[in-house]
Order: sequence, then structure tokens, then C-alpha cells
Amino acid sequence: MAGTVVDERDDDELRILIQKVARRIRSNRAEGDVGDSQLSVLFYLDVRGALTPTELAALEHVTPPSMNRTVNGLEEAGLIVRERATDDARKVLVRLTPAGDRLLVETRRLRSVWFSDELANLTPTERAALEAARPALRKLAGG
Amino acid sequence: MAGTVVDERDDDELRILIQKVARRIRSNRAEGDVGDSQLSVLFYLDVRGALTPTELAALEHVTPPSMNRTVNGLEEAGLIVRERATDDARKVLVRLTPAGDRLLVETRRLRSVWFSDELANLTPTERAALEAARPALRKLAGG
DNA sequence: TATTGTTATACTCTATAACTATA
DNA sequence: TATAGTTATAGAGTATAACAATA
Repeated sequence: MAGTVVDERDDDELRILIQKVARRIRSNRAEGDVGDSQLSVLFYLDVRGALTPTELAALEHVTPPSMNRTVNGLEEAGLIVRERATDDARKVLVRLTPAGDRLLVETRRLRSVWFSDELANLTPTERAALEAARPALRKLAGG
Repeated sequence: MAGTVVDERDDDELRILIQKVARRIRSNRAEGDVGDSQLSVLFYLDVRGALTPTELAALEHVTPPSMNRTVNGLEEAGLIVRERATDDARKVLVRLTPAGDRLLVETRRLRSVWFSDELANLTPTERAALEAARPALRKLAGG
């Protein structure tokens, strides 16, 4: 019972720490950088090829209207194009443009600067521990 | 050189994973729940007592106007009060109200449900790895 | 002048509700 | 009816620029 209380507090701290690290990552956006969600969509399109808005929404665990807004922003910026699917006229395929591909590469490079510096400031032990936690983080990220 | 490229991609994934887990935590807010930043402020006020907006902004790594908006929301909800400091008339002390204290306890409990469930779904190995990464996360969170 | 707090404004991301088009 | 996409609207969180009050 005492153990339970301690565990709850530990979980709390872990949860708050993850949110805080994420907030710091976000706050270190570079000038002309693209937002988190937009970047993540570019990332998925690069890895998996063209996807529908519904598929993207599921991958990001957001609602279709949220993803639609994100896709609108990317389209207005010329980073993706919408194409009607040939097999099902309801479906739309979101595809990376060459400009989107270039921005993805550049933005990831910019984003990595702060984070990689932070990682470099960890001790070898801390770094190894974070590396070992990668599978757990993958599972918590939910695919 | 090949190793460098792989490392960059690994850092990228780690960064994106952390952001994604944070997004999932946020999306699992309960009804009537308070936002991330507001909750974090309540957390600090509970642990450290009354603090100025500037101090809170520094702790959260956000700008003073951002913190001001967060504090406004908490004040409108009756969860904190602003008091003029006696020693320096420029300063404002933000203090938790009894209602804020109650909401903090309740909200943390609600928030823990989803995350603790997720943690419970990890294998013992994954769970231990995440636990071992806690010091690294603390450092990345920047205090 | 420097510091503290604040307001004005704008952008990103998120959600729910409701609508259109296609299957 | 069910599914895919979208629009309308709203709220939280963040930022920069500019201003007021006090030290």
C-alpha cells in the first residue's frame, strides 16, 4: 500500500518529465521551421509513401479534422499534394512534394541540433539507459 | 561517417518518440480536466509554495506572457490567487487556493490512469529500462 | 535604466458538431 | 447506412512586440 503510493508518484514524475522534455524540444524550433505535427506528417509520408488523411490521423492519434487542418497547412505551403484515389473516389492520397522532401531533411537537421547537444551532455551511463528505453518509448508512443 | 548518419536518425527517432508519447498523454485528458501547463503550475505551487509569474515562467521554460495567460486561466477558475508582494510592489505572488489544491490532487489521479495502464502493459524489461532512463529524462527536462 | 507584470496579436495544434460525396 | 473527407467553431498553449508600474 505504501508501495502503491510511491509507484503512483513515480509514474506521475515520469509522465511529467516526458511532457516537459517534449515541451523543451518544441520550444527549440528554428526560424522558418515547421510545427511538430506537420513535421511528423512529412516524416510518415517519407517513410511510408502516400497515405490518406484518415491513415495519417490514426498514425498520429488525432481526429480527422485535426489532421485535415495539418494537411491544409502543408498543402498551402506546397509541401504536400492531395490526389484523388483511383480505386475509391472518396479517398484522398497525401503525397510529399520535392519541396516537402527538401524541407523534411532540412528541418530534421535543424531540430536535431538542440536535442543532440542535450544528449551529448548526458553521461555515457545515462545515454545508454535512454537508448535501452527506446523500445518502451516506442510502445508508449503507440505505433 | 556512416555511423554518424545512423546516430542522427536514432536521435531523430528518440526525439519524435518523446514528443509522441507526450502528445498521447495530453490527448488522454479527462473530462473537466485542466490543461498541461495549468496542471504543471499547480504542481509547482504545491511543492514550492507561492511563486512569482516570472519564477513560474523560468521553471516551465516559457515566456512571461505565456505564463501570464496560464495564470489568468487558473485565476478565472478560482484555482490560484494573485497577491502583491510586500517587499517589492512590482512583484506578484501566485498562490494555490484550497480549490486549486483539491483539483490538483484529483487531476493528478485522473491523469495517472491512462499512463499507469500503459506502463503496466510494458514487459518487466521495458519497464525497468524506462525506470533506468529516469535520470536521463530529468536532465533532459532541464530542472 | 532595468525589472516585473501585463495586454495585444497571431500562429499551431487540438477537439466536437455538422455537412458533402461516395460506397 | 457507413465511410472518407471536409468545414465551422472553439479552446489551450505558445510566441513577439509594446506598454505600465516600480526599483
